[in-house]
Amino acid sequence: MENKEKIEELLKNAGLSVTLQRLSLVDFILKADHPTADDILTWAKKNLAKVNTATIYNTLNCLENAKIIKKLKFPHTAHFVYDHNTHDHFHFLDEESGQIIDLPKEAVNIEHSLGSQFNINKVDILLKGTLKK
Amino acid sequence: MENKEKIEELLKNAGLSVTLQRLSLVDFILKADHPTADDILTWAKKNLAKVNTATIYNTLNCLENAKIIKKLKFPHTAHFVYDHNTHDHFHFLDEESGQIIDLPKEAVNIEHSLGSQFNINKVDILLKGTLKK
DNA sequence: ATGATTGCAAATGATTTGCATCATA
DNA sequence: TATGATGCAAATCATTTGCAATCAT
Repeated sequence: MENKEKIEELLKNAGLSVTLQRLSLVDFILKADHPTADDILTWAKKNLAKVNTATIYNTLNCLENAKIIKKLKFPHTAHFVYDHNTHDHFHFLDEESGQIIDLPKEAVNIEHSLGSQFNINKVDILLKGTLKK
Repeated sequence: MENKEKIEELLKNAGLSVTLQRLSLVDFILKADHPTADDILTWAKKNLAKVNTATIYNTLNCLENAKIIKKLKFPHTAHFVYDHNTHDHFHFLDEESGQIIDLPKEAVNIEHSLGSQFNINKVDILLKGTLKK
């Protein structure tokens, strides 16, 4: 774990106590690429001495409330995905590999011609396609 | 049920046999506004003489395979929503009422400045906000 | 020390399955 | 009549809960 201090910082700023489970989980999520709860569970059971399914879920919900991670759902799968990119951004789904790529907000421009009764607070965009090599 | 013939047509074209359950379900979905599986279940148990949970799910999956309805998932809820609008379109979520409104494709314009390695086949857009009265 | 966090087992809720029965084509 | 659809109960899967034990501050 390279950024232990940084993660401790994150947790403390959110008013959460620092535990081994939280350090490890956040570390994994920071390094992983949009893992699902199941990816996280699998990794945790393999790499942590003692972890319980319930603890993982509790911790994930806790981190989500603290806005350290984001819980996302995409249309193509029934499962939640956790994202450590807390900036406003969009996503690209590579339909071949299933990989999700973050797109900076600036890379996509959107305009609409909806009536003034539509008061828009947030835009979710998912582009789907393939990647040329 | 006003459009019995139309629904029979839909089913037959998809190679599905016409049953009372399917006629009723499709009729409800055509009239309903983005119902969830649970909305459909609740309605069915109340309005059809005999229906089973499993049958509803089987039928929904069946209709989805036949492309008569679409199964969608939105970020704000864990549940699937069924949509009978099979045209390509976008969605608006009224964050106050939870209501989902279809937006015609033409109402929203999107541009991106992604590299040419991104080969985009499909765009999912969800606008979230409130409706002024 | 005390309050928050964890582990455990059991509960929940949504959806799916296997199989016997029944209806549609 | 034969195939596919339905009903039923039980299974599965992901996630959550209650409670006692443990750890962080």
